[in-house]
Amino acid sequence: MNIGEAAKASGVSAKMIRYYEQTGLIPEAGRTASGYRTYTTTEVQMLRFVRRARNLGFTVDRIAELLALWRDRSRHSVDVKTLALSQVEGLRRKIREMEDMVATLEHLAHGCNGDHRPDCPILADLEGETSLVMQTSPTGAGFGRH
Amino acid sequence: MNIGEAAKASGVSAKMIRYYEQTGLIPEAGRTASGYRTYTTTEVQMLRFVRRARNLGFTVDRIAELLALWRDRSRHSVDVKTLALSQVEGLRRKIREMEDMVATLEHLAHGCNGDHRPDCPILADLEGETSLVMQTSPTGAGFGRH
DNA sequence: CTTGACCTTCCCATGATGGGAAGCCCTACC
DNA sequence: GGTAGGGCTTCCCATCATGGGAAGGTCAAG
Repeated sequence: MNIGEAAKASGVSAKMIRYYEQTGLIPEAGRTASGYRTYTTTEVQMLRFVRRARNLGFTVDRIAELLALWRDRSRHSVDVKTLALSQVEGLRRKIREMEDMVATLEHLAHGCNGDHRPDCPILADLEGETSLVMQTSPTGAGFGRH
Repeated sequence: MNIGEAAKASGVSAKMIRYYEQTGLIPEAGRTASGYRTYTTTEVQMLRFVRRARNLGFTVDRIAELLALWRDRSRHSVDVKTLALSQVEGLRRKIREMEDMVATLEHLAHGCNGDHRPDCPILADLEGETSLVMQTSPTGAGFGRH
């Protein structure tokens, strides 16, 4: 199977498959005589595994650990469970941060007339000496995936 | 005021102050004869504004819009409110995605013994033909601040 | 044997942030 | 006046996961 077909079958873009190989997340694929990468169904399965783990918010580093456990037939399921639950914790922490942001924004927006006049408590809060905006620790609940 | 003091007073690191200036988010600071950047209390106020908006999850691009409105004395408060509420929407979307992840992870973890044996429905789901893992659209609710 | 779709590698960009080097400047102290 | 230490300057590099695109080789169908 060529990389394009493997991409379609796994849901991982060809670009990312090469990247995962390059960074060592997945083993090097076989090559045809002319240099094309080839994929077996097992390798496609591994790629699907990676994609799903990404969809659960795991970082690539964490996925490397998951793959190691996946391959290890004498793994202890408690290790997998621990990874999953620590992922849950991380997600919960971010959710909480974002909920704080939402609460603050809604509170400020609620006090804003939202008309043609310039007066606005949102700007007033942002510019003022004191503010409702919390000091979020740098865990990164902000916007933007790239 | 030197950049270091401005950093302390605003909560924005000197590194980031230079970055914001370089990318045009904030105007170029004045300079002493020897090239040191100098900051007035007004400029520190602007930096604080930026930091707080970041803490509410706004991207730098959005903050540029907020700053423009802030400076515009004939702004319409509705424009500020709209920005705030669309930020709320974006945050809510991400929260929802992460909550889906949490739900899936908890469901899978719940079925996992978490003992010394290798059998684990979490791995089974990730590797299998079908899976509970949702196809998240690329809005980016995953982990990681960069 | 050409055409078009695929593959290869290589470089670049993203967004917000920090690390660190090389070198200049300023102040306090002796 | 000299020096030590801290602060400032610019410049380059790294992060993390992803995509864009160029230049060039390959393959299959017509």
